[in-house]
Amino acid sequence: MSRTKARAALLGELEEAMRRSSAQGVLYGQTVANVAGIANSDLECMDILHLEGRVTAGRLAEVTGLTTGAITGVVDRLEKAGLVRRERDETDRRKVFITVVPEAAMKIGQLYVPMQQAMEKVWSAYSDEELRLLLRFANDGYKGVLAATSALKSLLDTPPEKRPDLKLKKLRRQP
Amino acid sequence: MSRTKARAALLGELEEAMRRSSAQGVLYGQTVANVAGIANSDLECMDILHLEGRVTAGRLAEVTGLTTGAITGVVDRLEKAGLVRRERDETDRRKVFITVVPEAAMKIGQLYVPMQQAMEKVWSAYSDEELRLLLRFANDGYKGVLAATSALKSLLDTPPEKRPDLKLKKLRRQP
DNA sequence: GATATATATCTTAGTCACTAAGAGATTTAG
DNA sequence: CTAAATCTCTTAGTGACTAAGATATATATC
Repeated sequence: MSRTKARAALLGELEEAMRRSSAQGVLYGQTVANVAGIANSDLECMDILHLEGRVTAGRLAEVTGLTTGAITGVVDRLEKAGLVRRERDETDRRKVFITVVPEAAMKIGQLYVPMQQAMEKVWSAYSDEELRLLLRFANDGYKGVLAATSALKSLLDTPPEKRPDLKLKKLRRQP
Repeated sequence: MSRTKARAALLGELEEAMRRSSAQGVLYGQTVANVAGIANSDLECMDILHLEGRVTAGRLAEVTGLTTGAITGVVDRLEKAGLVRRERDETDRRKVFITVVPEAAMKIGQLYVPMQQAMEKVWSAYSDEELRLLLRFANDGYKGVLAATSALKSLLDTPPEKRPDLKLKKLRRQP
């Protein structure tokens, strides 16, 4: 097998392995939402809140890709469940900041314990140097996926007849 | 900073980076489904079909975690869109095999081109040896997530009062 | 300072995918 | 041959989503 062919095969395997594990990751998230008794998007918003801290409703809409109307529903449910609180911004009273209620959110956090334990077990088999490589890849990969998403979205904004390669008219949902 | 503390920090960073990139990966998938004009679950099933080939409706339900009734809807929509075909198993006529229609499915495949290009760009910065490490990790990670999922599910089956640590009664959805 | 435009969230009506329960069709066990 | 099991589909009802617009507040223009 030639050098480049070996690499191509490696890349193929890598792609499939990553697809598989990320699909399984999605399933884990669904199970968490299910156990917690909240909707998938609700959990996604909790995750964003955990990462970014105090964010506005509009920001949640932006990050999740949901409409602001849908976010209203998400926050309503999360607030009702005691997981978050609404706080009007005093300097700009149109804005509503969403903050997590730490004690309640911790209960959600516990549902990630099995995942954390599993990952710790995996990571224990890697040296610090190897982990640094994985971290580099995770960061590079994030940037890559971000770029890919915006490329795909710009494709969506391009009128179908002007798209470089794809002919998808038949597949587009009729409004 | 001590040796173990450095590693703990590394693990923390790694966890966050992976969470972030996987969340973005989910968003990419949603965008693909959106552009293709099919539902999220429909795309997920296309992916499973792509990975596993010819599978039964029941198998799709099993892998996706949807009910068989929901899968009927998924397959109806995909069939209507010309992406898959139903084929009754001749030896066991209760079973329905779902197969992808290659030409139509290829159009969906094209929506992954931006992602593939982005990932190729990322991967080009890594040596073969480094990629092998990433592959090893992807496989280990998959097994880990799989284990975590079943651990969480078994937690779900355990009656709340017998669960080791989590007190989630309040959070569970009322039936 | 008053008016117009922009921004941020919420409301409403309608749609669509999902679940739960069970029906129909076929296979396997006794 | 009958009963139970297996596999998919059907039906009724639920809930999260979108689109469009209402409401409230902020900023810009005259």
